[in-house]
Amino acid sequence: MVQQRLTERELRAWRTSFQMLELLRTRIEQQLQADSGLSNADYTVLALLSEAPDGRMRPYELGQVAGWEKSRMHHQLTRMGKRGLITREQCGPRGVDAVITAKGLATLKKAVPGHAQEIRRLFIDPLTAEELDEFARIAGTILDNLQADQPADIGDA
Amino acid sequence: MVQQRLTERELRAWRTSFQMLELLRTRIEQQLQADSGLSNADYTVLALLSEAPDGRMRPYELGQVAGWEKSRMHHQLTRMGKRGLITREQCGPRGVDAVITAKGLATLKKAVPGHAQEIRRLFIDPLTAEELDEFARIAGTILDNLQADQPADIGDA
DNA sequence: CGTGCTGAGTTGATGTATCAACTCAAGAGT
DNA sequence: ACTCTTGAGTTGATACATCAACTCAGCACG
Repeated sequence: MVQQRLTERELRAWRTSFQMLELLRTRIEQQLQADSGLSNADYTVLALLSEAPDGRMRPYELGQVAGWEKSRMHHQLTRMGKRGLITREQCGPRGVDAVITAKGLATLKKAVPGHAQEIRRLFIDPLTAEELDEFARIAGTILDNLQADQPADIGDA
Repeated sequence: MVQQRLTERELRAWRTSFQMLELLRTRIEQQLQADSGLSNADYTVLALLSEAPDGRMRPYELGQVAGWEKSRMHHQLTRMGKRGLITREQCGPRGVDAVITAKGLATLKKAVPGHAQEIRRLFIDPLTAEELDEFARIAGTILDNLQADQPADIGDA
């Protein structure tokens, strides 16, 4: 045994949580890929754009909401642009907007039901309503703590 | 708003949990990379090998414990082999063992304290003991459900 | 015997994530 | 006016993840 700083209980809590996340993420992504050809990253961007006024947002704004660093967002937008899911449009002197295309919106709309169903099946249904709320509450505590910690690249607007 | 199948409460629970786990994963990995040059994947393999008798395991066994598919494990072992963290040794007619090297063990031992400290700082300390237990319990419920669902590639031995 | 199946392992292609380094416009302060 | 800094955006290198397709020993069954 190499771990000396975490108790058995803490280590198990961490490993269980970590493995759960990894597996859940993988499953969600597989369903999404298989049914609609979208990755989790694609879906996140499309969902955020579809919720924005006029279906357009600045890349750095997207990055802040999604919690991504700028180069990740840039590469992602480039790949999505090649597939016709979004376009980049000039907006102002040195401003660029990421804009969801009709194809992007159609792809998203087609993907939503299956995605929601998979989230329900894998994440929501196995829990009681109380457990779900409790889990989300604790996750929120950890998330707040993380975001308050070292914003690294993604400063708050 | 595009989501029609999940309630507002469910959607928020999902997004909070997902983003928290992603951010936590990223932070843990950054600390690990910066302090010891290891990725989460490297650390997982080294930790599992270090806990195995003689520091050796079959790749498919590693894959089962870690919950990885075989090609992911293969590529990972190849990369780690190039860096001298592990070696592959013939064992039996068609059997290969992944074996942790002295360098791999030393790297792991050097990485453990900082890694444990970061897990404590970001995941354990912000919660009460009761919250941590509750979180781990619920994560376990979801994980069990996932593993019972569609084992896909990683069948049980 | 031989035909076909299974499962560990391998390979290459493609997509995704991260880091460092860079450009360049806009503002700040002198 | 001039330099300095900041921050959005871009780029390329590298590492990591996923999928499909393949090899090949061992085994089952007929």
